[in-house]
Amino acid sequence: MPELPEVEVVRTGLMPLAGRRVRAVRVLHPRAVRRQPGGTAEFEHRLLGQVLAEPRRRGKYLWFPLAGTDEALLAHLGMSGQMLLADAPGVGAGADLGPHVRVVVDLDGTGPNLRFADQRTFGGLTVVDAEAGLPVPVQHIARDPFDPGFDPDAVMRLIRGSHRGIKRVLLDQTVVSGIGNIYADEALWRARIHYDRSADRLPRRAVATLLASAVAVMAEALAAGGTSFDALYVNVNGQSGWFDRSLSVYGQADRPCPRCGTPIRRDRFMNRSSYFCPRCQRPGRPTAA
DNA sequence: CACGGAACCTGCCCGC
DNA sequence: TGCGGGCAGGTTCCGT
Repeated sequence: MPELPEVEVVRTGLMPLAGRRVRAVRVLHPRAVRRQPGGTAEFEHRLLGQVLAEPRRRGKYLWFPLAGTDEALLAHLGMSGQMLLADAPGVGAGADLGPHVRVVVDLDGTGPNLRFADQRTFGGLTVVDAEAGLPVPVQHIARDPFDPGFDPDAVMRLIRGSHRGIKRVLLDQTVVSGIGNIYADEALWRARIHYDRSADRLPRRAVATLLASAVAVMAEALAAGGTSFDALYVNVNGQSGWFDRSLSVYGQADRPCPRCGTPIRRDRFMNRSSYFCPRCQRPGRPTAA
Protein backbone atom coordinates (compact mmCIF):
# COMPACT_ATOMS: atom_id res chain seq x y z
CA MET A 1 0.00 0.00 0.00
CA PRO A 2 2.43 2.67 1.01
CA GLU A 3 4.81 3.84 -1.68
CA LEU A 4 7.43 6.55 -1.38
CA PRO A 5 5.07 9.52 -0.82
CA GLU A 6 3.11 7.72 1.90
CA VAL A 7 6.26 6.53 3.66
CA GLU A 8 7.68 10.04 3.50
CA VAL A 9 4.52 11.49 5.06
CA VAL A 10 4.94 8.96 7.86
CA ARG A 11 8.65 9.76 8.28
CA THR A 12 7.91 13.46 8.63
CA GLY A 13 5.24 12.69 11.19
CA LEU A 14 7.69 10.67 13.27
CA MET A 15 10.21 13.52 13.59
CA PRO A 16 8.87 14.60 17.01
CA LEU A 17 10.07 11.29 18.46
CA ALA A 18 13.72 12.11 17.77
CA GLY A 19 15.77 12.33 20.94
CA ARG A 20 13.41 10.24 23.08
CA ARG A 21 14.56 7.12 24.93
CA VAL A 22 12.78 3.77 24.74
CA ARG A 23 11.28 3.07 28.16
CA ALA A 24 9.36 -0.10 27.33
CA VAL A 25 8.75 -2.38 24.35
CA ARG A 26 6.14 -5.06 23.77
CA VAL A 27 5.70 -7.27 20.71
CA LEU A 28 2.05 -8.34 20.52
CA HIS A 29 2.32 -10.38 17.33
CA PRO A 30 5.57 -12.27 16.62
CA ARG A 31 5.07 -12.05 12.85
CA ALA A 32 5.70 -8.32 13.07
CA VAL A 33 9.33 -9.00 14.05
CA ARG A 34 9.82 -12.22 12.04
CA ARG A 35 12.84 -10.73 10.27
CA GLN A 36 14.58 -10.23 13.59
CA PRO A 37 17.27 -12.85 14.17
CA GLY A 38 16.49 -14.02 17.68
CA GLY A 39 12.85 -13.06 17.41
CA THR A 40 10.79 -11.12 19.91
CA ALA A 41 13.21 -11.42 22.81
CA GLU A 42 16.12 -10.14 20.77
CA PHE A 43 14.05 -7.29 19.33
CA GLU A 44 12.86 -6.08 22.71
CA HIS A 45 16.29 -6.46 24.26
CA ARG A 46 18.13 -4.56 21.53
CA LEU A 47 15.62 -1.68 21.52
CA LEU A 48 15.10 -1.14 25.23
CA GLY A 49 16.97 1.90 26.58
CA GLN A 50 18.02 3.16 23.14
CA VAL A 51 17.53 6.76 22.04
CA LEU A 52 15.74 7.32 18.72
CA ALA A 53 17.52 9.68 16.35
CA GLU A 54 15.90 11.56 13.49
CA PRO A 55 14.00 9.15 11.21
CA ARG A 56 15.38 8.43 7.76
CA ARG A 57 14.03 6.82 4.60
CA ARG A 58 15.17 5.14 1.42
CA GLY A 59 12.47 4.12 -1.03
CA LYS A 60 9.78 2.46 1.06
CA TYR A 61 12.10 1.64 3.97
CA LEU A 62 12.01 3.80 7.08
CA TRP A 63 14.31 3.75 10.09
CA PHE A 64 15.37 5.48 13.27
CA PRO A 65 19.13 5.44 13.72
CA LEU A 66 19.78 4.58 17.38
CA ALA A 67 21.81 7.41 18.87
CA GLY A 68 25.44 6.69 19.66
CA THR A 69 25.35 3.21 18.07
CA ASP A 70 25.70 1.58 14.66
CA GLU A 71 22.20 0.19 14.94
CA ALA A 72 18.78 1.23 13.70
CA LEU A 73 15.11 0.50 14.33
CA LEU A 74 14.05 -0.44 10.81
CA ALA A 75 10.46 -0.45 9.57
CA HIS A 76 8.81 -1.60 6.38
CA LEU A 77 5.08 -1.00 6.13
CA GLY A 78 4.38 -3.75 3.61
CA MET A 79 0.83 -3.49 2.30
CA SER A 80 -0.96 -2.30 5.41
CA GLY A 81 1.56 -1.19 8.04
CA GLN A 82 1.08 1.99 10.05
CA MET A 83 3.32 3.92 12.41
CA LEU A 84 1.02 5.69 14.83
CA LEU A 85 1.56 8.22 17.59
CA ALA A 86 -0.44 7.73 20.76
CA ASP A 87 -0.38 9.68 24.00
CA ALA A 88 -1.33 6.75 26.19
CA PRO A 89 1.36 4.16 26.94
CA GLY A 90 0.94 0.99 24.88
CA VAL A 91 2.59 -1.51 27.22
CA GLY A 92 -0.09 -2.95 29.44
CA ALA A 93 -2.91 -1.26 27.55
CA GLY A 94 -4.31 -4.61 26.37
CA ALA A 95 -7.67 -4.38 24.63
CA ASP A 96 -7.58 -0.59 24.55
CA LEU A 97 -5.20 -0.83 21.60
CA GLY A 98 -6.66 -0.99 18.11
CA PRO A 99 -7.35 -4.37 16.50
CA HIS A 100 -4.15 -4.54 14.43
CA VAL A 101 -1.53 -3.12 16.76
CA ARG A 102 1.45 -5.49 16.60
CA VAL A 103 4.21 -3.66 18.49
CA VAL A 104 4.14 -0.89 21.08
CA VAL A 105 7.13 1.28 21.96
CA ASP A 106 6.81 3.60 24.97
CA LEU A 107 9.20 6.51 25.34
CA ASP A 108 10.58 8.54 28.23
CA GLY A 109 9.81 12.18 28.75
CA THR A 110 7.02 14.30 27.38
CA GLY A 111 5.27 13.51 24.11
CA PRO A 112 3.61 10.67 22.26
CA ASN A 113 4.49 6.97 22.19
CA LEU A 114 4.84 4.79 19.10
CA ARG A 115 2.63 1.97 17.88
CA PHE A 116 3.08 -0.28 14.87
CA ALA A 117 -0.21 -1.51 13.44
CA ASP A 118 -0.50 -3.85 10.46
CA GLN A 119 -3.64 -5.64 9.29
CA ARG A 120 -2.03 -8.03 6.81
CA THR A 121 1.30 -8.42 8.61
CA PHE A 122 3.41 -8.15 5.47
CA GLY A 123 5.29 -5.31 7.11
CA GLY A 124 7.49 -5.44 10.16
CA LEU A 125 10.07 -3.97 12.48
CA THR A 126 13.63 -5.06 13.25
CA VAL A 127 16.61 -3.76 15.16
CA VAL A 128 19.55 -4.14 12.82
CA ASP A 129 23.16 -3.12 12.34
CA ALA A 130 23.92 -0.18 10.10
CA GLU A 131 26.98 0.42 7.97
CA ALA A 132 27.84 3.91 6.80
CA GLY A 133 24.50 5.07 8.16
CA LEU A 134 22.51 2.54 6.14
CA PRO A 135 20.80 -0.45 7.79
CA VAL A 136 22.16 -3.72 6.41
CA PRO A 137 18.78 -4.89 5.01
CA VAL A 138 18.56 -1.63 3.05
CA GLN A 139 22.02 -1.88 1.48
CA HIS A 140 20.67 -3.66 -1.60
CA ILE A 141 17.89 -1.09 -2.18
CA ALA A 142 18.62 1.45 -4.90
CA ARG A 143 18.50 5.15 -4.12
CA ASP A 144 15.11 6.73 -4.73
CA PRO A 145 14.67 9.71 -7.08
CA PHE A 146 14.47 12.15 -4.14
CA ASP A 147 17.87 11.06 -2.80
CA PRO A 148 20.54 13.73 -3.42
CA GLY A 149 22.84 10.91 -4.57
CA PHE A 150 20.34 9.57 -7.10
CA ASP A 151 22.17 8.88 -10.37
CA PRO A 152 19.78 9.24 -13.33
CA ASP A 153 22.39 8.07 -15.85
CA ALA A 154 23.01 4.86 -13.95
CA VAL A 155 19.28 4.19 -13.68
CA MET A 156 18.87 4.91 -17.39
CA ARG A 157 21.53 2.29 -18.16
CA LEU A 158 19.94 -0.27 -15.87
CA ILE A 159 16.50 0.24 -17.35
CA ARG A 160 17.65 0.15 -20.96
CA GLY A 161 19.79 -2.88 -20.25
CA SER A 162 16.82 -4.96 -19.11
CA HIS A 163 14.86 -7.31 -21.35
CA ARG A 164 11.86 -7.09 -19.04
CA GLY A 165 8.69 -5.10 -19.53
CA ILE A 166 9.11 -1.50 -18.40
CA LYS A 167 6.70 -1.71 -15.48
CA ARG A 168 8.48 -4.74 -14.01
CA VAL A 169 11.71 -2.72 -14.09
CA LEU A 170 10.05 0.34 -12.58
CA LEU A 171 8.85 -1.80 -9.66
CA ASP A 172 12.29 -3.37 -9.16
CA GLN A 173 13.57 -1.73 -5.97
CA THR A 174 17.17 -2.56 -6.86
CA VAL A 175 16.91 -0.38 -9.98
CA VAL A 176 15.09 2.61 -8.53
CA SER A 177 13.29 2.53 -5.20
CA GLY A 178 10.07 4.00 -3.92
CA ILE A 179 7.80 3.36 -6.89
CA GLY A 180 4.90 0.95 -6.37
CA ASN A 181 1.86 -0.11 -8.33
CA ILE A 182 -0.04 3.18 -8.10
CA TYR A 183 2.73 5.54 -9.10
CA ALA A 184 4.11 3.16 -11.74
CA ASP A 185 0.75 3.22 -13.51
CA GLU A 186 0.38 6.98 -13.10
CA ALA A 187 3.92 7.68 -14.38
CA LEU A 188 3.46 5.35 -17.37
CA TRP A 189 0.21 7.11 -18.26
CA ARG A 190 1.80 10.55 -18.04
CA ALA A 191 4.67 9.39 -20.25
CA ARG A 192 2.25 7.59 -22.63
CA ILE A 193 4.10 4.29 -22.34
CA HIS A 194 2.43 0.87 -22.25
CA TYR A 195 3.35 -1.08 -19.11
CA ASP A 196 4.63 -4.14 -20.98
CA ARG A 197 6.82 -2.49 -23.57
CA SER A 198 10.28 -3.98 -23.51
CA ALA A 199 12.55 -1.72 -21.44
CA ASP A 200 15.57 -2.22 -23.68
CA ARG A 201 13.61 -0.99 -26.70
CA LEU A 202 12.53 2.33 -25.22
CA PRO A 203 14.30 5.42 -26.55
CA ARG A 204 16.40 7.33 -24.05
CA ARG A 205 14.00 10.23 -24.32
CA ALA A 206 11.03 8.05 -23.37
CA VAL A 207 12.82 6.69 -20.30
CA ALA A 208 13.84 10.20 -19.26
CA THR A 209 10.22 11.36 -19.59
CA LEU A 210 9.06 8.35 -17.59
CA LEU A 211 11.46 9.02 -14.71
CA ALA A 212 10.52 12.70 -14.68
CA SER A 213 6.85 11.69 -14.62
CA ALA A 214 7.44 9.38 -11.68
CA VAL A 215 9.16 12.16 -9.74
CA ALA A 216 6.39 14.62 -10.59
CA VAL A 217 3.50 12.38 -9.62
CA MET A 218 5.16 11.31 -6.37
CA ALA A 219 5.95 14.92 -5.47
CA GLU A 220 2.33 15.88 -6.08
CA ALA A 221 1.12 12.94 -4.01
CA LEU A 222 3.47 13.89 -1.20
CA ALA A 223 2.11 17.43 -1.19
CA ALA A 224 -1.40 15.97 -0.93
CA GLY A 225 -0.48 13.84 2.07
CA GLY A 226 -0.31 10.60 0.07
CA THR A 227 -2.91 8.32 -1.52
CA SER A 228 -5.61 6.71 0.63
CA PHE A 229 -8.41 4.51 -0.67
CA ASP A 230 -9.53 3.47 2.80
CA ALA A 231 -8.32 3.50 6.38
CA LEU A 232 -5.33 1.29 5.60
CA TYR A 233 -3.07 4.13 4.64
CA VAL A 234 -3.03 6.92 7.21
CA ASN A 235 -0.44 9.29 8.61
CA VAL A 236 0.91 9.04 12.16
CA ASN A 237 -2.23 10.72 13.46
CA GLY A 238 -4.60 8.35 11.68
CA GLN A 239 -5.55 10.79 8.92
CA SER A 240 -5.92 9.89 5.24
CA GLY A 241 -4.17 11.54 2.32
CA TRP A 242 -6.26 12.82 -0.56
CA PHE A 243 -4.20 12.22 -3.69
CA ASP A 244 -6.65 9.46 -4.68
CA ARG A 245 -8.81 12.26 -6.08
CA SER A 246 -6.01 13.13 -8.49
CA LEU A 247 -5.33 9.66 -9.87
CA SER A 248 -5.65 9.52 -13.66
CA VAL A 249 -5.69 5.76 -14.27
CA TYR A 250 -5.01 3.72 -11.12
CA GLY A 251 -8.28 2.14 -10.01
CA GLN A 252 -10.13 3.95 -12.80
CA ALA A 253 -11.17 0.96 -14.95
CA ASP A 254 -13.92 1.86 -17.45
CA ARG A 255 -13.74 5.55 -16.56
CA PRO A 256 -12.65 7.96 -19.30
CA CYS A 257 -8.99 8.74 -19.82
CA PRO A 258 -8.52 12.35 -18.62
CA ARG A 259 -6.57 13.06 -21.80
CA CYS A 260 -8.56 11.42 -24.60
CA GLY A 261 -11.75 10.03 -23.08
CA THR A 262 -11.07 6.41 -24.02
CA PRO A 263 -12.20 4.04 -21.24
CA ILE A 264 -9.31 3.05 -18.97
CA ARG A 265 -8.49 -0.65 -19.08
CA ARG A 266 -7.40 -2.96 -16.30
CA ASP A 267 -5.13 -5.90 -17.13
CA ARG A 268 -4.07 -8.64 -14.78
CA PHE A 269 -0.33 -8.26 -14.45
CA MET A 270 2.22 -9.62 -11.97
CA ASN A 271 -0.55 -11.07 -9.77
CA ARG A 272 -2.06 -7.61 -9.45
CA SER A 273 -3.47 -4.99 -11.79
CA SER A 274 -2.22 -2.59 -14.41
CA TYR A 275 -4.39 0.37 -15.35
CA PHE A 276 -3.74 2.18 -18.60
CA CYS A 277 -5.30 4.03 -21.49
CA PRO A 278 -5.41 1.69 -24.50
CA ARG A 279 -5.25 4.67 -26.85
CA CYS A 280 -2.56 6.85 -25.22
CA GLN A 281 -0.42 3.86 -24.23
CA ARG A 282 0.10 1.52 -27.15
CA PRO A 283 1.93 -1.76 -26.70
CA GLY A 284 5.16 -2.13 -28.64
CA ARG A 285 5.70 -4.63 -31.36
CA PRO A 286 5.61 -8.20 -30.12
CA THR A 287 8.97 -9.18 -28.72
CA ALA A 288 11.15 -10.51 -31.53
CA ALA A 289 13.96 -12.88 -30.72
C1' DC B 1 21.67 -15.87 -13.82
C1' DA B 2 17.50 -13.60 -15.20
C1' DC B 3 12.99 -13.87 -15.11
C1' DG B 4 7.99 -14.95 -13.87
C1' DG B 5 4.85 -16.55 -10.83
C1' DA B 6 3.37 -18.20 -6.30
C1' DA B 7 3.39 -17.52 -1.47
C1' DC B 8 2.93 -14.89 2.57
C1' DC B 9 -1.73 -12.63 5.50
C1' DT B 10 -6.32 -10.35 6.81
C1' DG B 11 -10.51 -8.21 5.62
C1' DC B 12 -13.84 -6.25 2.57
C1' DC B 13 -16.95 -6.36 -1.27
C1' DC B 14 -19.49 -8.55 -4.70
C1' DG B 15 -22.43 -11.99 -6.81
C1' DC B 16 -25.06 -16.07 -6.28
C1' DT C 1 -28.25 -14.37 5.56
C1' DG C 2 -24.24 -17.09 4.09
C1' DC C 3 -20.57 -18.60 1.37
C1' DG C 4 -17.06 -18.55 -2.19
C1' DG C 5 -14.23 -15.89 -5.13
C1' DG C 6 -11.74 -11.83 -6.22
C1' DC C 7 -9.19 -8.07 -4.81
C1' DA C 8 -5.83 -4.80 -2.07
C1' DG C 9 -0.56 0.28 -1.59
C1' DG C 10 4.90 -5.19 -1.25
C1' DT C 11 8.63 -8.31 -0.87
C1' DT C 12 10.73 -12.84 -0.90
C1' DC C 13 11.42 -17.26 -2.41
C1' DC C 14 11.36 -21.05 -5.66
C1' DG C 15 11.21 -23.21 -10.03
C1' DT C 16 12.41 -22.82 -14.93
